[in-house]
Amino acid sequence: MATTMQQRMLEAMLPADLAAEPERWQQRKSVRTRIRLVEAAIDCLVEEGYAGLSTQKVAERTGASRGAMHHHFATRMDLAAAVVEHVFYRRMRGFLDDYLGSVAGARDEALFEISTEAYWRSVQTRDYAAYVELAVAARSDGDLERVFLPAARRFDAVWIGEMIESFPQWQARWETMKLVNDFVVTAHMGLLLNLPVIGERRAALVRRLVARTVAMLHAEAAAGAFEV
Amino acid sequence: MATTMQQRMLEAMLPADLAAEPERWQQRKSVRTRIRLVEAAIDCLVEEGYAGLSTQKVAERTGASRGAMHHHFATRMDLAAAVVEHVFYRRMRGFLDDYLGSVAGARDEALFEISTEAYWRSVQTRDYAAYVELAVAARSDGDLERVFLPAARRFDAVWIGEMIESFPQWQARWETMKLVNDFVVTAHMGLLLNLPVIGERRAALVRRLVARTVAMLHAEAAAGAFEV
DNA sequence: AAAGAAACCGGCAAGAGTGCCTGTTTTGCC
DNA sequence: GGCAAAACAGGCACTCTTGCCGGTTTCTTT
Repeated sequence: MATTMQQRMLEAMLPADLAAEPERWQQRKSVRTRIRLVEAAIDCLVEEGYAGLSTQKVAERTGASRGAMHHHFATRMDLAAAVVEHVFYRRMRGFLDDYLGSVAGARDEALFEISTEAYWRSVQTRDYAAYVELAVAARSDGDLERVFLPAARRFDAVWIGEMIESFPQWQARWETMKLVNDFVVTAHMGLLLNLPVIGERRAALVRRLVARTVAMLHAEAAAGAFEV
Repeated sequence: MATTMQQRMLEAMLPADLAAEPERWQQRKSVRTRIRLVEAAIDCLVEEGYAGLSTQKVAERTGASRGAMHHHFATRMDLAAAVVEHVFYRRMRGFLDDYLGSVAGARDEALFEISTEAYWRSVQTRDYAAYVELAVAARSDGDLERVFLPAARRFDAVWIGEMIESFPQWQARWETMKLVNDFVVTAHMGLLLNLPVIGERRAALVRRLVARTVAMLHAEAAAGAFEV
């Protein structure tokens, strides 16, 4: 059941690259180098920002030639688009791996707290750093935005949809669940970006406040589930 | 009293450019073009991101020559540093202007809500967009980070310090005040960046939740002021 | 095995950006 | 009026990146 959920969510976010595992060796090799290129691109993105994501550096990093790079991704934006797909997929996979491990056998009441902590961990990953870079770059780059926003909305839709599907017993509290989710997502993104300024200590206090707010909403929803 | 606070805060964040108003016409003209260049640079930053902040485009935008540009800012990073200073100053000024206008004659209980709303407005400005761009770019650009972080910390220190200075009657609740401040700052930054994905409606719900949390903390602190 | 396709290589021209440098104009001081 | 200094103009050389293209190697198919 849990694995089914994971499978469904991952499949919904699967990049076109990884859709079909081909049997021909040539194509398989092609897929492998494509993935290597995208991985290197993510490294570039994290280390040097969206501006540093150049086809040249990515090719150099993987040891591939510029020709091979251009064969797989004709333009820089093609590469960026592939990176967007992969980053969302990897974020989903990373979170699910961590979350499903820590949630095993937890009580209903602890669920929100466990989820929140898992989410905070996910925010501190390399994949999330890449995601932030893309999200911000998309604000001032129309071409990137046209690739990024649909992917982000799909991620959101899969996330919310699966959340609803997975907890049918909370039907009356779905709106609250969605709100809690949005709240945690936004608060943690802001927290990550402000971390260098406010420092670990204050960040931990804010994180505790976020957890308290989530708990408060959860308690409220549990009490008033039939009044809404 | 209120104007004194405003003056103190602004003075503490005043860029070196604007420190002294010179009487010589030549220097005054120099300051004016410097400011014009920085303003154009902020436009670049907002419209095209940190990567699009080039000395060339900025010079072109103001009608100045590349020589003039180079005279005022020898390197791109010199320009970026000036932009950092100005952006923080402008953010401070913009918020104070708005806030001091809306807070006039408000009751203590309404203060947090008014502040929160003023802060959300400030987050939606052009200056804040520039700030976000710098904050994210500083994550992957060491040179920029060395300019940005100290300025950000100074902004934070001035903010917190003045908050404490302005509300001596809340001495026992200072820690809570600081927490509330950090919470509002982080939550709203995350909210802004997630706005394109979650949309206005959900963002408004999150915003209401933030306000509720702030109110809750305020009520708590008011009740247990002497227990802490 | 031979043709065709797919993956891969590396060079070319064009464009943008940077830092530096030499002049030219405008202003300030005596 | 004249000299020094500051503000401003624009050229030069260099680097980096992009997109494209002709050629080569490595499968795949028949």
